[in-house]
Amino acid sequence: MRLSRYFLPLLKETPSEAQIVSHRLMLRSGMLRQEAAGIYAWLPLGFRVLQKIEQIVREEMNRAGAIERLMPTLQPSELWKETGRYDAYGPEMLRIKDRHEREMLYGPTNEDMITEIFRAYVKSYKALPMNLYHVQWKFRDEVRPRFGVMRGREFLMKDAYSFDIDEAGARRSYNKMYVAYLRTFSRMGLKTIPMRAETGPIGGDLSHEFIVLAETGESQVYCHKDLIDMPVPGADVDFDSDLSPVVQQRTDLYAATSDVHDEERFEKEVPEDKRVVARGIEVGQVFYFGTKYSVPMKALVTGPDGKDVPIHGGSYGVGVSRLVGAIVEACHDDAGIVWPEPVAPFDIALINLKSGDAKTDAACEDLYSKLTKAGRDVLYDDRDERPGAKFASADLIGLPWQLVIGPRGLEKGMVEVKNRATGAKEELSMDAVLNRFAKS
RNA sequence: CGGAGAGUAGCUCAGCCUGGUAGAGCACCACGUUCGGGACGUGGGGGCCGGAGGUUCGAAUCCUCUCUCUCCGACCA
Repeated sequence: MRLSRYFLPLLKETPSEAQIVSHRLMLRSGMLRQEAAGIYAWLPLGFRVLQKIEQIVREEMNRAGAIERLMPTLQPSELWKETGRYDAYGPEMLRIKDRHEREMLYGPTNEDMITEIFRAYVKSYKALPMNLYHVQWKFRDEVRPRFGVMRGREFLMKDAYSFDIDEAGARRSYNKMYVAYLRTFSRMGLKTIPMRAETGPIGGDLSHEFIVLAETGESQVYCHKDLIDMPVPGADVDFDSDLSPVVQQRTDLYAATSDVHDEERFEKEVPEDKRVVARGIEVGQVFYFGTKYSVPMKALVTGPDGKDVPIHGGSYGVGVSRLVGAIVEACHDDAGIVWPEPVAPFDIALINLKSGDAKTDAACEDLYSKLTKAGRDVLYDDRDERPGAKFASADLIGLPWQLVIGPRGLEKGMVEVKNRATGAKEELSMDAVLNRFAKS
């Protein structure tokens, strides 16, 4: 993509409404525009990141055996009345009337609807276990939206729902999602720690929040230090095997959010030099809620003994749009964002230091087309700007690699290659650059 | 929902106290000079001063109401 033809409104100054660093950087790098409190338009650069994150989530869900489909954003109120949640949810739920005065709502979550779909079609224990997910916009009318996309009212969430014949099966499903989440966040360059958590309005008695440690995190968290760098299962993990050792290795160590924190236990179970008290951002949560929805909604399957039993359910959320903010929060420096490669909006920033100079332009065009053909997403800064401005923009946008081409280097036939994360620079020939960056 | 603050150009803000032709920097357009870490000159475009009432000869400025946004707290993926 040529920067001169792209839609990338970079800001030199910080918009005054942005208080935390991720929000500031997302606005400055032209990823995002606020349209109302907690409601954002995703500009091209931000949308690319959002889609990359969504795709990683999708791949890991599929790997764990979950099945994607899509439910609507608007839901009829009847379902929610059936589970009693229409009254329980409160003003956080956006309620709407259609032209026929029918009560509708913009879904804050989808347990009720998925249970309705499930019960309409699935009648036998033989279809279980089943896990259905989608990635869809949600709306929760927060009293106080803040922190940019980390606490918007409208947000993109991946929500999965598992169905099992009994509690033992449900716990196996829970463990699958637990492991899938470890992998998902790790692939995005994040270190997450699963922590015991309250179950909230979703209900249930077993829940973990996946927390990214960050100074600007919303909640106070307490955990054992060894959890931070615990290795994550590889892509070859067998989701049909018994995953409980992976889960237990973590649940054996103390980790809790402030809601369920027990200071006495913390001090008793964790040696003083291993105690971590920090702030954290929640990027995902897993719940087991048993028969909370299947009983009132009569989501029954026939068991091997011919008797109908309510299914045991779980739900599993990942804040896709929140993750964009969380990643920026975790990955930035004074100059701007430092994207982890898997979620970077482009792979490479190609910087033309002297746009308008025939030789420099030709060298840039040549490299740009070759890298693009080699499967790389290149953002080519061909603007008529001074070098300083281009370097500053590149650092702000934070693509993993910067290829710098100017008259001085070209005399020697060299390209400067800079790693955004480490700041390391080296001079390579054109061929060496192609070898290095052509996608295998 | 309690407390605090802010709405003036795309962005950051001055002007308001003490009423009298709407400003600066950045950004944008044109021309020229520049060009290896956010250049400079000249000229130009862009605003119902959040909205509605009121006071006044006259309101961005004073008064009343309202809407929106932000921050702290309580609540939440």
